Amino acid sequence: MATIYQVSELAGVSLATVSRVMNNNTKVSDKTKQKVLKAMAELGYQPNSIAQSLASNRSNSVGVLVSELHGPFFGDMMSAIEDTLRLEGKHTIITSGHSDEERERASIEFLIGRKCDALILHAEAVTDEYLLELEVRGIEFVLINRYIQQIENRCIRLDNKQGGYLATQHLIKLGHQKLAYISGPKWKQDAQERLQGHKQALADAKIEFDDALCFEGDYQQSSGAKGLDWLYEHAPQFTCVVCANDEMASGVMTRARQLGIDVPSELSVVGFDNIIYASYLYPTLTTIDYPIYEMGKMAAKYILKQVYEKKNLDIKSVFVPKLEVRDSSIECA
Amino acid sequence: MATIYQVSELAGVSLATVSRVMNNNTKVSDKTKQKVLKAMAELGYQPNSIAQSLASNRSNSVGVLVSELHGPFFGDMMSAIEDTLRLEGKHTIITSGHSDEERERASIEFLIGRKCDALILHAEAVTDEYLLELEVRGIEFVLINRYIQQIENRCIRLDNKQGGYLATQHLIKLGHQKLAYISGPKWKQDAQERLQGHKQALADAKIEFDDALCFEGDYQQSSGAKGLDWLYEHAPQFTCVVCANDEMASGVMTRARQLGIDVPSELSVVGFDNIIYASYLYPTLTTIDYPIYEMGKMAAKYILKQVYEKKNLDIKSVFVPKLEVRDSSIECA
DNA sequence: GCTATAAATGAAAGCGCTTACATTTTAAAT
DNA sequence: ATTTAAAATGTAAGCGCTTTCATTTATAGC
Repeated sequence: MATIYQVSELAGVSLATVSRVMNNNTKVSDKTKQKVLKAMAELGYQPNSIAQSLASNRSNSVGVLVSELHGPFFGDMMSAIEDTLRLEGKHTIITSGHSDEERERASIEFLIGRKCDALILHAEAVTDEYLLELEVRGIEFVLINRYIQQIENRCIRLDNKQGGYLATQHLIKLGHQKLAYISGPKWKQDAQERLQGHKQALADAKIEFDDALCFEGDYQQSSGAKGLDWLYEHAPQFTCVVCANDEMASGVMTRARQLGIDVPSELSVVGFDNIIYASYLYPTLTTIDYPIYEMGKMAAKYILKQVYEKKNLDIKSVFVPKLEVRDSSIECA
Repeated sequence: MATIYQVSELAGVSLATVSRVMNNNTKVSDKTKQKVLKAMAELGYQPNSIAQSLASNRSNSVGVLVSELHGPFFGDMMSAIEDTLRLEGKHTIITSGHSDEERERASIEFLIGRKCDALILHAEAVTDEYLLELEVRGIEFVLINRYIQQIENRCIRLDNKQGGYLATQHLIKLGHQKLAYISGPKWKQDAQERLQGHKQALADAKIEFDDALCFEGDYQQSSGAKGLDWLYEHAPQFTCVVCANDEMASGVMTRARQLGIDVPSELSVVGFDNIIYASYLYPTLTTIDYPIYEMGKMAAKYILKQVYEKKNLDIKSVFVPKLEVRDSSIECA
């Protein structure tokens, strides 16, 4: 592998000059620039990015933390980030935290150790204090789907409460009066917010919230099934169920079928996230659209603007969810 | 951020000694080792991995190329690789190639430029020659789901032909005589092999292969629907369809429902891959299990063994697909 | 043509580590 | 105690770049 030294030799200039044409930040006369370019081409020169990083204290890579590497939600998020960053020649290092405090922290520290210029974090388990500490340490980062007031400009988020509201309101408008709810893990911020939205919608419609109609799931498919069973045990009269994500909604539909309950004629189901599979299910799932691709892109743009000094990028931090009506929800019989 | 120099000063030893205890490859007396460890702890020292890489010519990171960052198949593959590598303190840099020759090549070169110690590639579009050239260049790599005879030990793969065979044989055993097939893009090796297996199973059962019963899709959900339409146009009498992946099978089922055709009583459907959503569909999808998680893990192990000199790892390169019978396929009426 | 200034280039000091080689310390053997 | 070999530690030269500062070269004004 050719080094900058060989290029400089072949071109008959100094190292510094070669470096200058590579980074073209300083003026270099056209004539020498051509010489250098020619030499580089001739040698098939590729700068050593490790050396560049060490010398410049810039790694040109941004670290990403997701909960899981699989799953449609994080897949879209990663795609969005990588697509956006790649266009600017930045690299993406992805790690997963598995919604576990210890592992999230380890992943973040790893990314910092790798000298990422910035981090994009979908951090669920780590404390606010830790995140605030990161800022104190001078780490550049942006949060996806998490809100911390003190650093709210670093938070790219969806109005989850509004989403929960929309889902529930939709069913109420269809005439449902007994609504069951399957929540995400209550320690997760988004799960709380979605549930709040649900409660708000009930309140606005003068329907009383009933604990027996609310099950706490874990956002996994299987807990949709578990939740439905639990609900039928505790409160058999509901006519619909709103789920805090699509996976659980899918679990509900599957379980309902096993129980011989028809969706939607006997039970309306609404999800949340609008993952790609929501439209492949039968019946197709009414859900709340989570523009995760757009949000991932925005997070990347935030970094490009703040860290890599790209100007002219408009940053928007709060995204609005939209109701996506499909076949799984109909008027109350 | 503390550097090795400050540690050495605090501990009252030389740089070299500090480096030695970090890498503990050379003997260091217990006493000094303790001193150094203490100093490191006191300073909260974290080695600068960039500097380490530059000096040792080892980045401790392995590059991964997938077709897409999203999608259940690649998600599982990435998870497997990251899980395995992380345990050994190695890092994973993930890029996507979008099944496009140019982009795959760019991604691979990027990873090489990033000084990855090794590459794990799910390369579909790039030529055999290019891959062989990589070996000549001295790049360490392993291929997933691709077979090139000259470097077969570097190929972690599924017996796709056997998979195609099993799927088709399953339907034949159920009494089906008119079998439609929806293939993946024929330029992809796995698509070819799966189709070969299908043909072989037909031949073994003395059923003639019919071009009018074979549609070339693109592995996307939508081409399942397109394929079914095309098939009904060209050869209306078939009783089942085997699809080269689950996404297309899902598309087929959805379209069948729209057309008022019942699955499985009027049309049996079989997929391939056993992605997680296969069991969420209605009816649940009979498919061929692709042990991608195991294969991803194996690819990572291969690298650990070859590049990072971990011994005692058994490498297996060909995996055997298994038939997973569910509700979408039944006896021919 | 000569000076003053700006533009282009070069020299060299790092960036924070690893590692070959040299030196010192320790332990073993006599 | 003395010699000798082995073990532990230190010295210093890189790894391939970037960047500051000094130097040289070109440009303009008179």
